[in-house]
Amino acid sequence: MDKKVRVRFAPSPTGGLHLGGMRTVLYNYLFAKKYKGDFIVRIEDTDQSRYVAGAEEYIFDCLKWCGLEPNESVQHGGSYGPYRQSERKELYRKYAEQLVNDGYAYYAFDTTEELDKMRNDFKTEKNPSPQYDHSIRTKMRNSLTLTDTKVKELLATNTRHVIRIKMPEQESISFTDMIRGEVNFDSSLVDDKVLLKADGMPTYHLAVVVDDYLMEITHAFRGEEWLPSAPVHILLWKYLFGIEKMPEWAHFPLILGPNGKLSKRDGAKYGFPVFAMNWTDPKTGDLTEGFKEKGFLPEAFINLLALLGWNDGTEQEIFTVDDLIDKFTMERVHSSGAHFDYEKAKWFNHEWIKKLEVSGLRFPVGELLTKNGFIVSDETYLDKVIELVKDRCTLLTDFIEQSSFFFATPEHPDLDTIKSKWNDQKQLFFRELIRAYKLLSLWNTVDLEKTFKEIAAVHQLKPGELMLPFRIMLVGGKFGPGVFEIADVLGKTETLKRIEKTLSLLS
RNA sequence: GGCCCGUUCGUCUAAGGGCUAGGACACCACCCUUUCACGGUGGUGAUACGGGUUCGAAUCCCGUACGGGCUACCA
Repeated sequence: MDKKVRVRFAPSPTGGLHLGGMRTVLYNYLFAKKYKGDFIVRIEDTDQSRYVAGAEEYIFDCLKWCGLEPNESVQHGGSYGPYRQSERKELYRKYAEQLVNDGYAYYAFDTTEELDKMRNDFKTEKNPSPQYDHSIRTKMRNSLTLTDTKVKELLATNTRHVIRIKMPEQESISFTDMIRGEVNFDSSLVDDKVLLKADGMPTYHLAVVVDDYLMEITHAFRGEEWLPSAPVHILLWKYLFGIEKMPEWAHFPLILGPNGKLSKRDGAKYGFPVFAMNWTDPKTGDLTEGFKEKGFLPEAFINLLALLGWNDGTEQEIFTVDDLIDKFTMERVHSSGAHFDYEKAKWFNHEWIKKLEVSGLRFPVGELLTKNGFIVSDETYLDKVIELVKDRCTLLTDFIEQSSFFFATPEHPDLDTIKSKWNDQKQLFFRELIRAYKLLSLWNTVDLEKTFKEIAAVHQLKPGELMLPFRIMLVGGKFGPGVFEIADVLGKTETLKRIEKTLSLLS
C-alpha cells in the first residue's frame, strides 16, 4: 500500500455500544495497526433529534476499557478535525449544492405530509413501500418539476427543503468489496436519497463520503446493513471526488442473536450482555448490562469478538491483541453472519482467567472484592488467594464466591452437612487437631496434611470422613480448593479460630 | 413485494477439485480428585435440495428452498 493506511470507526452516539459495534472497532484497529496506519473515531451525530447525553463519552470509555485507543478523535485530537459531524455542519452544504449545479442532485420541497401521502397513494400489494425514485420524482414538488423562477422564489423565501441525489436510470453500479468480491446494483432500483436535510445537516450518505474524503480515509469498514446504500456512496464519490480516490470497502457480516440481528432486547430476554459496558438510558433510566460489569476481562472480550467472523485458518482460538494484529487479514473475514453464543463467550473468559498471571488479575479482582464489602489490605495475601481459586472462576464475579471466605469468616457455615455424621469421636479429633496445629512450627500445606492424617490414624478415623467437616469449618460450604491449601493461606490464627467457632456451634 | 448478502455438526468454524469431512463450545460417558472445579480419554452430531461441469465436488456454474439485511429529512 503506497498511501498511509487510515481507517475510521464512525459511531452514532445514540446509546450503548454493542457487540457488533465493538467488533467493527476491533477490526478497524487491527487493520490499522497491522499496516502501521491510523485509527480514527469520528462521531456521526447528524441527527439532532437522536442526541443522547453521555453516549459519546461512553463510547470512548468502552474503547479505553478494551485498550483500543484511537490515534485521532474528539478526545485524542488530530489534524483532520473537527471529529464531530455536528461541528462540521457548514462544510456539507457546499458539496450538496455543487451536486445540484452539476445536475446530480436537486432541491425537493415536499413536506412530511406530502411524502406520507405519496407513500400511501402508491402503496400496492406488490409494492408495499414506494420509494422516492426516478418514477416518482416527476410527480413531486422539486426543482425537476417546478419552474426555475418558482424554485428561486421558494429558495429566496427560505422554504423548507432538502437536497436529494438524482439516481441515474439504468446504470450498473459495481464495486469490489474486500470480503465479498464484486457486488452489483441497478441504479434504477435505488431511490433518490436525501443528502442534505431541511435543518441543514447532512444525512449519513453525504457526510460519510465528504468526511472520508477530507479525512483521507483509505479503507472504509462497516456492517453489512450498509451494503444496500453502497451504490449511493459510490455515485457520490464519482460525482464529487473521483472514483479513483474512493477508499476500499469491506462490509462485515452481521452478528446475529436468536432471532436475526443481535439487539439489546436479546440480552435482556436471554440473559447475556450485549453492550461492552453497563449503559443506563438517561431518559428511561433503564440499565443494559455490559460485558465488563458481568465479569469479562477485556482480553477475553477482544478475543471472542475477533473470532466472531474471523479465524486464522489454524485451530488456534486464544489470541492476544498482538497476535491478532500479526495474523488478521480482511480476506479471512467471513461473508456470512455469525450467531453469538454466550456459552462460548464464557469459555473464552475462563481460558483467559486461567491463562493470565496473577498480576494481571490483581487489580480487577481486588476492586471487585472491595466493592462487595471485603477488606483487601494485603496484596501478597490477595495474590495467593487468586492463584488458588482462579482456575475455578469463569467470570470475574465468580471470584466473589470463590474467595470470600479468605476475607471473612463464613457467617452461616453449612452445619447440616457436618451434623448428619457428627459424633464425640470427631469432636475429640478436632480438639486434638487444634492442640497439634498450635504446636506446629512450620505452617505449610504438607505439614498440615501430615499432622491431620497422623491424628486421624490415632483416633482410628478415616481422613475422608474428617476432611469434609474441616472444609465446612474453613470455607462454610462444599466448594473451594484443597482444604490444606486453604488452611495454609488462611494462617494459623484464623484456621484455629474457625475450627473453635464451628466446634462451639456444634456442641 | 423489490433489491442486496448469505447457507458445513445445536453454535463458532477448518478443509479454497482427490478425507474415515478436522477442531472448539455445549451435551453425554468414563478417568483423575477423600469437596467443587480444573484436567484427561472417548462418544452423539453437519456439507439445505435439485441439476450440471469433471475421472473425481462441501469446494466451480445454474435453479429452487431457507435465513438475514435494506427499503426514513435514523445511523
